[in-house]
Amino acid sequence: MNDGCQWRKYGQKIAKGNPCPRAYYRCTVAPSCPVRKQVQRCAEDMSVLITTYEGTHNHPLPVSATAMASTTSAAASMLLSGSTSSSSSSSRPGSTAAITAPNNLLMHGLNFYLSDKSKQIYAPNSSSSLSTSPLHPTITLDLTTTTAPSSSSSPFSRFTSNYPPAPRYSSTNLNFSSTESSSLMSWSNNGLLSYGSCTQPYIKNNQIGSLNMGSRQPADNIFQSYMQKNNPNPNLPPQQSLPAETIAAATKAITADPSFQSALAVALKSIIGNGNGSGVNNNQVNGDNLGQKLKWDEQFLETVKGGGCATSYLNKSSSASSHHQPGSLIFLPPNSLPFSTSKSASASPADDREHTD
DNA sequence: CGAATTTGACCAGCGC
DNA sequence: GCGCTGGTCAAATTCG
Repeated sequence: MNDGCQWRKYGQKIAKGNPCPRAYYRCTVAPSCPVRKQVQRCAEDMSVLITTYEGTHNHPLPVSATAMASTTSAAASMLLSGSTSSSSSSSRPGSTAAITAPNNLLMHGLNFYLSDKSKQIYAPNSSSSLSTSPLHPTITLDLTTTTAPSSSSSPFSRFTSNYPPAPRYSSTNLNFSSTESSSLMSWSNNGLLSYGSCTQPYIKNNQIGSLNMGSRQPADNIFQSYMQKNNPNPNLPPQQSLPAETIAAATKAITADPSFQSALAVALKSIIGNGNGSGVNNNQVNGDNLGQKLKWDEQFLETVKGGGCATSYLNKSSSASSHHQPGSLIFLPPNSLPFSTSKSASASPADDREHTD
């Protein structure tokens, strides 16, 4: 797959829980470029390629790679930015995480790439989360930070449900792709979330998506480009200076985009269907469903442990109404397939996807 | 023949 | 402390 960069394979390993070997690549565009990527097929669906990127290019990216990075970041932003249900939004300079999709988008779908060794999400007292609820699907990424990280030996920390109270930074790598057939999410063992699917590349008409957590600025730019491409309502003014509205608009765009929507829907359905999603459709974290949410939590943890791809639905207890668990990433299940931010207040696909703000 | 890939060995982190 | 696992190294092999 050509993602715009040059890669040199330096290793291959069979990961536990996945018969397919995981390949390790290094960026060779620049001799000292620290960027690496892992490519692995999904055990559940061999057609699924999961690519995970680590690090930041210390050299100018090729045009093609840059373009892809932009487009991926755009979708990512749309999916994840905005919601500040808890204590998010205090992204400090230098402590934000940018999901830059360096390059991998030509593969089989979208690739969300969050953070790297130099731009890490510090979430000691906050949470990074994705969530969707039946009524108000939300994707929350809490990137607040309380302490500066010391140079750490491990560039990535994991998303765990029991995030240690001790100050830690967390970073994530989202690999988010969706297609018509199957999809999956996975956390690699160093905290990289991969959400991938393939068989039929969802990418069409440049409608590639990528998450951009934390850093608003790139998101805004990307939003703009995305909106220019896909905004059904060209009359809308540029959203550049209004992050919140930008997010809302972007979310709107996503939810209004049938392609993206259906792709996501199928992807999530696939996940839910393959996993133990049966019966777990109450996403409200009002206490009643805490048990089930915990159940989800367990699945999530297992997935994290496994490190491979997982078809079981991933979920974590909501940081919004119950415990605020720093560093957690939340995918609330079923029902609400289209992601949206709490700010933009879009609704489920079946309902009013055009629900306005 | 040089570059890229393969693949077994080695190392570090983590859980028991 | 030991074993397991993931990630990296580097010699061997393959490819253009």
